[in-house]
Amino acid sequence: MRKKVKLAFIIQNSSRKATFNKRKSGLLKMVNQLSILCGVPACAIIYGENGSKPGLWPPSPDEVRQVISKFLLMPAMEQTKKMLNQESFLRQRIAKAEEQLNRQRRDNREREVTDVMYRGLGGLLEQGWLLGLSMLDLNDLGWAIDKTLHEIVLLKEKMSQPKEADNVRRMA
Amino acid sequence: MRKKVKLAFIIQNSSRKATFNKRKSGLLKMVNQLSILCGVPACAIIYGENGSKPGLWPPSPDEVRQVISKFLLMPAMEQTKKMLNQESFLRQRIAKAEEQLNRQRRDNREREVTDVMYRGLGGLLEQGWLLGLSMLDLNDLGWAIDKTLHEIVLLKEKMSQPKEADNVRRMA
DNA sequence: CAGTCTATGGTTAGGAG
DNA sequence: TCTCCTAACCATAGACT
Repeated sequence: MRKKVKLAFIIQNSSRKATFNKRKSGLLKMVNQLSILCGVPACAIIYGENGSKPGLWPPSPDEVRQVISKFLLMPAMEQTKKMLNQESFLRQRIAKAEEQLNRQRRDNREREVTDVMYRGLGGLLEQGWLLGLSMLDLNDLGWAIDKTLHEIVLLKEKMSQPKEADNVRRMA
Repeated sequence: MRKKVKLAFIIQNSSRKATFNKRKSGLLKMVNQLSILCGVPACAIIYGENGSKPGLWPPSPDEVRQVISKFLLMPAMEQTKKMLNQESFLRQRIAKAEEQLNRQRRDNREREVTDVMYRGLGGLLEQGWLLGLSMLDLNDLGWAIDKTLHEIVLLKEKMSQPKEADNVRRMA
């Protein structure tokens, strides 16, 4: 009676949407269960439904961000071992620069905070605003990430397909 | 015969690990299916097994990163609408600062690149190294994210529990 | 469409090797 | 510990409202 579900894009719009909703909720439920049963951090992000908010587990975006940052952080540790000396050296220089930038970033943030305080906008300082600030910073962070990723792609393309004559001349 | 699986942390180590492995693979499989059947972007990150690499879907970390950056990017758009004017204003100033920092960051990156090129390390420039560079930058990015998140937490704590006398005096 | 129902296929707990 | 097995449970495709 029930078909054996061919693993391929469901063409019929209505049944695809139905399947999507059913499976999405089922999936998030199972992530939930796995995380509880085994006590491990886990997250899932599922898009769909015309660019509206993605289905998430855990429900709170902030907790998702936590797992994400852990994920983004991890390979840094693991791969540092595998690096060639020259790359490692280069990496250190880059990291040092990033550190400077971070310091500057923090300074800016603190300047903003004291700025607002001194202007007497004390009312905003009750919890609500603090939460808001974290959200804003996190959003800016997300924006910065995407921008940087884009830059890397551009840089990569630029370097992997240089104008041949130019390239040969410089290499010589 | 089979128990009804109480939804709680499994205390017995061996069976927890067994359950973890089974459910992890099942879960990733289902993310796969959902993504194919409904043609939507999706990702899952599952930790466990003593800090080794997390279980992922899609299998390639880069594709995971793609979904993640999409996720991090999204709320920035949505929430800008909802913002109060003051917050929006503050956000613009912060964004501007971030832009400066990003510019400086890009400059540093390019300086590193040309530096290496001019030192004649041409051999590393063949694809392999370029890929490596992207990874490094992404890793630095992850590190920066975590650091920033940490800073935000510290800042938040610092402001929500100030020394009372100090606080009162400044507010007056 | 959005729910509800239910037979079925798929996932998995528990046990054995 | 891992893999294989199988009974049992659970998620869900399809039909109906």
